[in-house]
Amino acid sequence: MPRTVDAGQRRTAIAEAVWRVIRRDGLEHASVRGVAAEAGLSMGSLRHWFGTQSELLAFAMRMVIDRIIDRVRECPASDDARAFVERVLGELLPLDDDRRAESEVWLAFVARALADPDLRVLAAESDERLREACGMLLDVLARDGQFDTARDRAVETERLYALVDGLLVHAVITPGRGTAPRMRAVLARHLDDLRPPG
Amino acid sequence: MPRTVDAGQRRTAIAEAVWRVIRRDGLEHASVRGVAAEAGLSMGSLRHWFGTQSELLAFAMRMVIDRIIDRVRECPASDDARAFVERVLGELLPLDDDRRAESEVWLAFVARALADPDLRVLAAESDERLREACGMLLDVLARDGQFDTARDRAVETERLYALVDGLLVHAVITPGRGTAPRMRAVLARHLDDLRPPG
DNA sequence: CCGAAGCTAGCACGACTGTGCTAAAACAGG
DNA sequence: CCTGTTTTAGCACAGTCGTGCTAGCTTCGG
Repeated sequence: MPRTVDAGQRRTAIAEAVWRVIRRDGLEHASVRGVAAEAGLSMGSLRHWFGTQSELLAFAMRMVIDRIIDRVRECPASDDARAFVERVLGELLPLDDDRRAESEVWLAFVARALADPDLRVLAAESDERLREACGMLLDVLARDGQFDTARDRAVETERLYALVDGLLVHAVITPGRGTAPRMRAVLARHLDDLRPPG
Repeated sequence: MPRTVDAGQRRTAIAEAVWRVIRRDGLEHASVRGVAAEAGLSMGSLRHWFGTQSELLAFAMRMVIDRIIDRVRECPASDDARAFVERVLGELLPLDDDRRAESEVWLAFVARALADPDLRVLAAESDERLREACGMLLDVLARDGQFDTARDRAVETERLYALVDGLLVHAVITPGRGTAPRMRAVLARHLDDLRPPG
């Protein structure tokens, strides 16, 4: 089957157009027409790549989640466990403009997922994966003696994960308050508290 | 000026209709027609109480924020500082169906506030007030010797506030995971960590 | 009982929505 | 060059949207 363009590449470019529309006008204005215009395509052409709007939005949401998780995965291993953990958690927070953009889009999709069954599945999946990642970070700290193994791992996992997402939401809502150094300081303080006593 | 019905009461009832529509269909489906039907009113009648849709949504958002903060305010003072703090924080989390409903509506509004200047102001205001409340809770603990005053108050305030909102978001997204006892356990563990050493 | 005000109801308009559909353009392999 | 497939383009339909507007209904002051 002859294919003149890379289908995945094209769909990715369209998904990025969705993100731009969401950031500029909000998810409720991410119409087929609007996204097509943003992507520089005609309406009919867009519908060749995405048969329905649901499919388009689901793809755009999955894409932003994958991008976040991929960036976490690509964090280089480090001898310093504490530095590694701080780096990974830093990849999840909106510390720069790119990640702020991702965080805003992510929040928009999560809110829509509350009333959209298709998106809800994606939200639950990413929730699962990120929670697991937080648990594994505690294991990394534990191997380096920086996590008190007397603590309840499940509770501490949820605590760390909730802290990160809470910081993210706050930074997105009030950009003036949640500056990058402040978020790093909160994160550092939390990790300090997890260390064994003494 | 003769008034046959209480205006505030009527507007409140309409706001509650907005919340029900948001929970059932999502904020993007909270149309003037849909809300009017949910409230048992005609379209024109609804427009007598709210001239525009923006005014309607802004009122509904302010209403849910006020309701949350009012409930926190009404927490009875207690001799046991720790119990008092746990109770107040518990009022913010979706520990029962009513508060789950509030939390879902709150999240929907916050996400929309990202691209809606009017709602963004409300979101920033509530953010400010709740952050202050968390700081005051730390003061309550400190007066009872349950908060290590050597800690940075601003950092710990943001940490506590982020933890609460993170728990809220997780509970809303994945109701199965974020059960009430689990959230309470995470909160309790966090407060334990804030105590002075020894 | 009457007038005025508060309140309700509903239509109409223009704009925008998602999707079905057809046809032309760009490109592939033969 | 020709043929078949991929890709683009754009119209049409039915539906929903927010809001302006007018008319009728209810209630109250006098």
